Amino acid sequence: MQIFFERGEVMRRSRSATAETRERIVSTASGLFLKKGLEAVGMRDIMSAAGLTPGGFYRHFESKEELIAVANQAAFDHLMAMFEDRTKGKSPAEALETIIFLYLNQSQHEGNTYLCPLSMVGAELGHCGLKVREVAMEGRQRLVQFVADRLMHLGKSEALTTASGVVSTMAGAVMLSNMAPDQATASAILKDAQVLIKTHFAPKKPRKG
Amino acid sequence: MQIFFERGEVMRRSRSATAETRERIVSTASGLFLKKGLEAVGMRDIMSAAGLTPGGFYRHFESKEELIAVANQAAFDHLMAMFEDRTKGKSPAEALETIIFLYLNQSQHEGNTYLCPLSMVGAELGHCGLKVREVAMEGRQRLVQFVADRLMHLGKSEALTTASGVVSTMAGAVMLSNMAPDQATASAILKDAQVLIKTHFAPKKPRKG
DNA sequence: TGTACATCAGTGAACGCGCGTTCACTGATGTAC
DNA sequence: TGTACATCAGTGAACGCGCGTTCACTGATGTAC
Repeated sequence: MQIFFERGEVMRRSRSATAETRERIVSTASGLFLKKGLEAVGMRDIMSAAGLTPGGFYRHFESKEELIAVANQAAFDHLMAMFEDRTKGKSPAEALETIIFLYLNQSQHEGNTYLCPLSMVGAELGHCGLKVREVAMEGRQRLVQFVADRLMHLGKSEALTTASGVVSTMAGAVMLSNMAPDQATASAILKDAQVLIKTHFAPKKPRKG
Repeated sequence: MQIFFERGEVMRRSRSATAETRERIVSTASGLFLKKGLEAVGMRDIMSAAGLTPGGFYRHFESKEELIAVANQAAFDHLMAMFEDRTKGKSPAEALETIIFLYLNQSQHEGNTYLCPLSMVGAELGHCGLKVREVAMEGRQRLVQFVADRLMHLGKSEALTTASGVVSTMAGAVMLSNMAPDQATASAILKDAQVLIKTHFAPKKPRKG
């Protein structure tokens, strides 16, 4: 986003600190949104958690809605980078096992920063504007593709379809476990989802005709 | 909730209209909550949609939070009664097929009043108080049991575990499809979930030890 | 290199608004006798 | 059965509050010459 003059020169205006501030707002907001929900977190919460005052926000973003889009994009980037990192060099079967575990247990250890918007803010994303929903769907697609790639290496047919179903199962299970009033119920929901998902990972050839 | 005097007599005070009003508030609120989200719907929205003014609400309920609990309870009752009705006399396999279809397509036809809180208000329930979350978990358990009962009749082992996983898949898929920016994506998510779920319905005996 | 100026990130008070809830009041209902 | 009274469902204005956003301002930075 650069400003051009009539003569065509480019204004070099940004101090590096500006970009750092913007990033701090994004990552702070992302964490708060995922933990408490989009509507439950106010601009003052975000800005003061980022060590700023409310007015400064609008030097970086047009609106809360724009921030929601950017913060969720960042959350997906953060999550996927972690998945890539944690499965580097692993076999497809090991990689699948790993990310299923990491995804399902994302909200089981307090302070975890690798949370998925699909399960943490769930239905709230559906009430946002087009841009936010596009970001959510891109994030979902990246998850699906990640799983599908590894399923294909296991020789599974219909990898994309299965991966899509598995992502629905994971997102649903984490969302449901978050509303459990006790830890035992939460664990049971996650365990049952894990068992069901693993059924689809046993390496076998596609059925005949 | 009856009022006792010092002498122990019971005041019989309720006109039948009072109960009707309460029910109207509950069903109106339930519909609005499911369509627009818990936080997005205000007391004035609910009361005016029920043909009342805001103040009257507190003759029936202690708080918005209490209404959320009661309205979601009502939504589960409504949904489960419809499932029972639509599967009456059907074989276990047919019954499963029917409720999978009804659940997955709940938000595909406008104006449908059979919506599940688990997928429609998802993560928001997790940020509510204990009572609301207990209601959500009871609702989930009823769904799980409904599916498990029919799975058992198909001779499936681990019916409860499978049913729990299937409910996670269904709730996740509907939630995700609700945030799709276009109908094609929404349909694909639901279809993929349906395919994955049906894998678990093929009648077969438990694997040997 | 030094000086004058323009930019703009960040401040913090204020805006208008809608939220959940309260409250004094109304008037129809049910009870007491 | 008729009259006097108590109850309480429902009204609608008002309360205090926090929301997202705006705005005049400050002061450090970068640019022009």
